[in-house]
Amino acid sequence: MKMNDIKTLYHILSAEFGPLYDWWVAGSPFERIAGAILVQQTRWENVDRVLTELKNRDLMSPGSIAALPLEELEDIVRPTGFYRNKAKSLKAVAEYFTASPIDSMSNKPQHVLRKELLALRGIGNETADVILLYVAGKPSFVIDAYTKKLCGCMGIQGNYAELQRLFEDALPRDVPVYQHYHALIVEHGKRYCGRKGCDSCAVARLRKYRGTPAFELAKP
DNA sequence: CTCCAGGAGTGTA
DNA sequence: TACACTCATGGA
Repeated sequence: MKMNDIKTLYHILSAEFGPLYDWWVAGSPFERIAGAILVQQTRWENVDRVLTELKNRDLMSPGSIAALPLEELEDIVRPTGFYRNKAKSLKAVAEYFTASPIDSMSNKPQHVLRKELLALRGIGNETADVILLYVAGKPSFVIDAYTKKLCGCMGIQGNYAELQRLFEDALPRDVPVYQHYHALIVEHGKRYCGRKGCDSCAVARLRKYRGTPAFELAKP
């Protein structure tokens, strides 16, 4: 049963990595949004430099980025790779949040907000869900590369929407739970999903639990 | 030198 | 719908 595997994996990862409170430190909501875009297909260490540089130049706000010439933004964003794409994306997102403030996201229905985010340049499924979950506080489970890899190890295949529905069906519809699980998957992935293969991958441990009743998740 | 990281957009069948 | 290709820097 796929749903049992999803639940069991959460407990296995929880036991190994702990609660991971505030694993994503950011100085402001917009800093998280910027980080969500810059981290695409890149290591976080590179993103951190750019975020620091933006703050040093006092540019960490939608208005500042929107007003910044594209060429200057490209120059700042360069260390994260794909700098032409990311500069354009960051600018589009900054313009969007200049027109409709970040705080106003909580007033919109989740599916409406998701659609608006997806319409922006450089925001696909994953980045939209990251912003929904970590900035807007909406219960939208994030499916990233590590999650897909992990699902593959468990023999679960499917496109983005299918995997997302699987996780959301298996878990209580709760923002902290979604954030925690995503954080656990990332921490596990950085450790075990590297080029060395998945010898000590959590899925190897998961197999021992198969056939036993699923863990019951604590009510939030 | 080679490989690839917490993706997304575009073009093709 | 489902892939292949492209974008690019920095670290191991």
